[in-house]
Amino acid sequence: MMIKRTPKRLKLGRRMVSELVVVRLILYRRILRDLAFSGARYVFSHQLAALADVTPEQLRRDLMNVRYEGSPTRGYEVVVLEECIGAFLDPPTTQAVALVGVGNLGRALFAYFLGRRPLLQIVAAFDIDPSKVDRMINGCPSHHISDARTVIRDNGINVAIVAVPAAAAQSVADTLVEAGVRSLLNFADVRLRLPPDVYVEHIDIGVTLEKVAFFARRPAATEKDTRSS
Amino acid sequence: MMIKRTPKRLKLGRRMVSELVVVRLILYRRILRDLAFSGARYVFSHQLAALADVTPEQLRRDLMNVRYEGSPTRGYEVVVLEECIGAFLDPPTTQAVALVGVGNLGRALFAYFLGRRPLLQIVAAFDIDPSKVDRMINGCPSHHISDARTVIRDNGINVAIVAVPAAAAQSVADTLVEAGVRSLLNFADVRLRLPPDVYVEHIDIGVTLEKVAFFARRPAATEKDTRSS
DNA sequence: GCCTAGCTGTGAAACGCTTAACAGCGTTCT
DNA sequence: AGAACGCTGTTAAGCGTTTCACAGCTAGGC
Repeated sequence: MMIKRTPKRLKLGRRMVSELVVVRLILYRRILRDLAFSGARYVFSHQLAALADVTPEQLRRDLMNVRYEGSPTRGYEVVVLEECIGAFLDPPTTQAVALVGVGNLGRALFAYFLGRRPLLQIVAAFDIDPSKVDRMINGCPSHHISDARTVIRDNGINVAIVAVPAAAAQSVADTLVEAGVRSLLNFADVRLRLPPDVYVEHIDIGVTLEKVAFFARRPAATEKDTRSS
Repeated sequence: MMIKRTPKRLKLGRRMVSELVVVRLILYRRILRDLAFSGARYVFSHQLAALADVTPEQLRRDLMNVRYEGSPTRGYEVVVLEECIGAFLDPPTTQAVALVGVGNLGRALFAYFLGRRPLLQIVAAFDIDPSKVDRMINGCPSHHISDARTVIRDNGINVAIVAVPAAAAQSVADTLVEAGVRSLLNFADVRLRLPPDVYVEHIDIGVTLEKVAFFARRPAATEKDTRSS
């Protein structure tokens, strides 16, 4: 059984955009929002790049995907650039998100999305624990997992977050995909096997912490940081 | 002000190992543990690769970093391979971890580490909320953040998890690094600015969810999956 | 009004990672 | 026993991303 991996790339509009570019554009936009909030009107590529922790060249290259050109003398107009990135990234309409698993992590995610990201809203929560369902959690109704298919179909939800124990993750994911979810974010430490047209992003906290611990033991930084002028 | 980025690579023993390889090795080991638990004695590269969602070639290439060779006819011996990866990844002794921020996310992380990962243990928690400190949380003492420096130094902690609001993250991180933390995992949606010899891993849930939502809208999978004998 | 300075946008080189291709070898079947 | 098969370890090619380098431009100084 051979499986060719997805090229992790997407043709949007008329360009091919790498996944890495999308992530960085999202990050740039968030930083631009903060800048706008703190009153900045213009920003240079090296300033924005420093805040995003990338090189100025990479920032400029990423911005080539967006229809906006900065001024050589003033830099980029903060608000305009933010809007242009938004025009590139944002959906035409608000996107509904489902959350499966109302444990500690699920509640943390709710808290996370309070207020911000109006275009991305958690509109339904699911759990298998009877004591957690048929209630409102942060203004969002929680259902039993067995109602997932109906609720997801009726609300046109196509993005889901999986925050359930590893043992349950695969079957939950299967249910979600069957109900119409096209893209999901998985916190369970299992690699999900799903149809190739479904986009899956894994946040594997266990692996990540092991990685961090591993790199805490590195001999020394083979680093060459120049602090000048 | 120019800043050269870290090469994200590490010389361990006598080899250069990419960050990506480390992550995959960690993942392989976890899968091997599960396999061993379910009674498997041998595994072929294409089986393990399928479980890890990588190509068999990449798996074999990754294993070149580990001192173990499989048999052409039986494949890899599950337990032995697991141990060899462990010998490569694991610290000589248990590594102590600090957790800052005992909110929903912090508690979720505690639950996450209950029982497993004996070599990686959260031995101290910190918060700024007086109602959360000077108690035991899952068998781990929680202190006020102002005691962080002392506790971290006394326990020889060099890995930390930051799970505090974005506004507080930078100052918390500065304190941790000053106390001797060499590597940290940050959940706050701010890019931390730290000395170059400190390893920082960002888990930016907001950005990640936006990315997932973005890729939910892709036109179609330009996928070529072959299902054959 | 011209010249300098500094930033942007972008083609081209460089780098690192992944994928392909193949030699070696142990097992099994004839 | 000899041959054939299938998997491993490894070298070489391919590909994508990052970095370098520079042309173009706009404001400001002389």
